Amino acid sequence: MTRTVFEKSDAITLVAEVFRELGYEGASMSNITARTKLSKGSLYHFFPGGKEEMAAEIMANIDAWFVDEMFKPLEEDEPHVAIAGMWQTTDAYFRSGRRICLIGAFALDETRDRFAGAIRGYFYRWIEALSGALTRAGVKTGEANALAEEAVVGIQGALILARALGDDGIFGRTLQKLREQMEARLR
Amino acid sequence: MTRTVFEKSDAITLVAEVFRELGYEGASMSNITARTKLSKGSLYHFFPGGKEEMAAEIMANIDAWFVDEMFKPLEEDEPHVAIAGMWQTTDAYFRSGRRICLIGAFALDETRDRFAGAIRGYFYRWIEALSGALTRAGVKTGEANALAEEAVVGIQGALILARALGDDGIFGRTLQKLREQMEARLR
DNA sequence: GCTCGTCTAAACCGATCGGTCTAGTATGGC
DNA sequence: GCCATACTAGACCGATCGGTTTAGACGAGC
Repeated sequence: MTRTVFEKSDAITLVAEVFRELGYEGASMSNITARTKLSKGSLYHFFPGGKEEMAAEIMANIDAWFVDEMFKPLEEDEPHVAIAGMWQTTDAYFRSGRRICLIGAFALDETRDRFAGAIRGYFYRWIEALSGALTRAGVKTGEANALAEEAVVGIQGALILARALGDDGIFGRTLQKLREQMEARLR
Repeated sequence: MTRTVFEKSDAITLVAEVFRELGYEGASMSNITARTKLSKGSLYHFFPGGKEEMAAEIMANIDAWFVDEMFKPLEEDEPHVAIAGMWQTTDAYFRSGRRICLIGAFALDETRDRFAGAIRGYFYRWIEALSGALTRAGVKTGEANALAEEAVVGIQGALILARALGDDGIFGRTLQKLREQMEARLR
């Protein structure tokens, strides 16, 4: 019997991709084992709590990535630099719209109730961090909140339409437009 | 044995609400029978093709509603009136953000591949109809396309964030802002 | 008031679900 | 070299899945 050895971090990213493609309910254990090549034994070794624990760890993993790569820079770095970085990071992470936002997808179906706290926290912190950076860049609080909200709304909407239309261009166009609108308030 | 009699149109709207809450995979037949009070016998009488036929008919039903209530007015009526009507219809249909867009939700998971044509057509026609109305209202073609795209993107994004944050205000705020941005180009 | 077609109720079906368990294989510490 | 630990493979489990079937309730047409 030969065996392939995985690390838990590999397992998380592999399983995450399956959830991303099939959704929480659509990702059955047999789907997951087939696509990741991880056996049930491995999966339940890494995630004794089953699917729910997988999803929870995946969300925590995504959240941690965003905290490191986007939220902390927005909160700590020079705001103009951090905001410019956010647009790039966003485009790269979502692969110019070819990759969806798992947290956003979870928000839509009944998975939301299961992970309400994590979902809410992710979007809340994104908006807060961006709004804070805008404020530090000299935008008034109310306007900063509105701009930040508008940006995150636009990103999520563009991800839906990119998938729905099969249109590679719409995500980039939306990002570009949101960025211009935001920068117009920074001058 | 007593029995309750349903019409197919009732069945469609009842089942639609279950799909809206649970998603395509999350809506199991037992869920559907429990929530709609329709027995399996009734469901398979109305939809011999099972879940897939239910979803297809529901989408066709939603599409037809939007065509009548929004797309045709946008295509045929006086553009300023039709566009103003669109904002109201949108807010009413999505219950100020408390109701999600089923077509948008289907676009995110693997259900998309099953219904790609219907999903694509729905969003395509929405953007086209709105863009056409803007053009007739005097906006240049390129700008009209961009504005229409931006509006539909914003609506979808706001629906995600309204659910994710459990925030009743964000949908209305987004609609208001999109409307103001659009009207600024109409003067 | 009988009949026929429409519709409902629920038992039933094999397949698949999420999850458990056992029998291992590999590996690092001693 | 041996052992404890970490990990994997896949058979196996009861529950639930989507779907079928059978039996009967009901109203419309005559």
